[in-house]
Amino acid sequence: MTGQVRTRIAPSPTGENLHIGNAYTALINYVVAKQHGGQFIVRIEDTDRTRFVEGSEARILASLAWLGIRYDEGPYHQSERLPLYKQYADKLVENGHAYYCFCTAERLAQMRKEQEARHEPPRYDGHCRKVKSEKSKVKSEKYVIRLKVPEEGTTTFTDLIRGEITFENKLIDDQVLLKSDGYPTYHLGVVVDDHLMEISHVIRGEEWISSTPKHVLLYQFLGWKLPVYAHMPLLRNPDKSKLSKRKNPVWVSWYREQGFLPEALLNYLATMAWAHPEGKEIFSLDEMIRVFDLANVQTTAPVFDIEKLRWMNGTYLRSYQSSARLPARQVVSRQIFDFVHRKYSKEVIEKVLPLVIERMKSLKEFESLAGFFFARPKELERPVNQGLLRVAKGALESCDWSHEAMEKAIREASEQTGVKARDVFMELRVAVTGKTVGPPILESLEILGEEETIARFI
RNA sequence: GCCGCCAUCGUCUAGCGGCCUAGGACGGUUGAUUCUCAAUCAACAAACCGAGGGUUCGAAUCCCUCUGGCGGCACCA
Repeated sequence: MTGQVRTRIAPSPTGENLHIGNAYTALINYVVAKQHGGQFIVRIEDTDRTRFVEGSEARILASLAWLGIRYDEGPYHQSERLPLYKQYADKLVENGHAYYCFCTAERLAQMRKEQEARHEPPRYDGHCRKVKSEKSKVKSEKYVIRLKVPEEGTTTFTDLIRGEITFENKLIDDQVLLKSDGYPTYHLGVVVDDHLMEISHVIRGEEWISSTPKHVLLYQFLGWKLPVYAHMPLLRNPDKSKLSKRKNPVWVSWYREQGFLPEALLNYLATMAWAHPEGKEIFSLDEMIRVFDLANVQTTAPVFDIEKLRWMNGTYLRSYQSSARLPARQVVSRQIFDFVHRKYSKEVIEKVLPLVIERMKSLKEFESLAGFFFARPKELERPVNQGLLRVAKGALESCDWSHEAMEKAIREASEQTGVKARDVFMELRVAVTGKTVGPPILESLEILGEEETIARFI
């Protein structure tokens, strides 16, 4: 490969947070840059003032940071680079590859209505392309600059994961490049910035395929070298439509709030449209950087399956725990501690963790599973059978407060009373935790302590 | 409507002309384990490779047509 590999993501600050689809392309861009020792750049495409959302950028960057995707440059802002786009738009007009357009919004709307009535594809009719626009008009009237797409021929580009893609020029619209408010459209913005920022690989969503010929034309007209294009398949809803917030949680912040680990999210995203060459399901970012190959990305758009993500998240949680290294437990404890906003003691969390971690698929589930350690249940899931509970009470009265001793005592007492030990365990569980499901009850009692346990027997 | 992309178990995928009576993972089912639930371990069900034509001694793998799905067609990105 010649030259430096430089990739980028170009989110626009128009949403609540980082979209999971953006996180996906960010991951791929990041991995491609890193595996070639290149740079990964963040560029904020804030050229649509009407859709601008306050605070969006900060939240996007925060989510990126949470994921652990660090950028080498940026964030750049297109809104701070306006003169640049104007300069190149003017140059295109001079070269005869673009033209001023003074059409009003009303005329354009009318035009589209008529086209629709005639069952024609909606596109600019070339009104201002035909008339020679006087320079003076540019000073006094509002105008946009449009790309003058050749009437003949075709435009072809090579997509790294899809091969050659060709479009007929006569079907390409005379795209607006510079809006009347002086801001560039996406099309001018990306091309100018990708060139100026020396982006070598443009890796983005499939949704951009049909506008790529416009970009290719722009590169040609400006005399610039084309980047490598790779259009990733779109993540989809279970109904196969493009992933949307109406049908699926799409904000990265949501996954964080639900207790997903960034490593697990990234790992799961990595398996979308790509598979580890050895068939591994669980692998780290570093490993992905080592073995990933853009050319092996699938072209089929995958459905985002949150159930598999949950499984993966649980696997990550447990892998921390089962790893022999002592700090592992502390890592998860710390995450839970932070996740519950530090309202529970870290020491207790650490003690309780081994009992609940293999029952957790997310950090969030810690509370429903282990909440009873920190507060008495407000109500019981069902009434306690006092007769059975009495067996437990009796057994526990003069008993070492270790789960082994308690188990022995309860089993003996049950046998003497002629009841099933398992039923006694269950009543004990309900009485103390309020629930019929939870971590091993005796080990829980050991941590909870004799005093607190007895107090819950009332 | 026009243009483009895509098509292997419910889902994520392996497969890149013979190793495929199509493999793995999630999910599902059954069993083992067990104080509940998990975890773990076993096993099972699940795609005739969208359909139809070719090419070839041989196709999930190459070609064509159709069908279906998705995406795009803004002074939004």
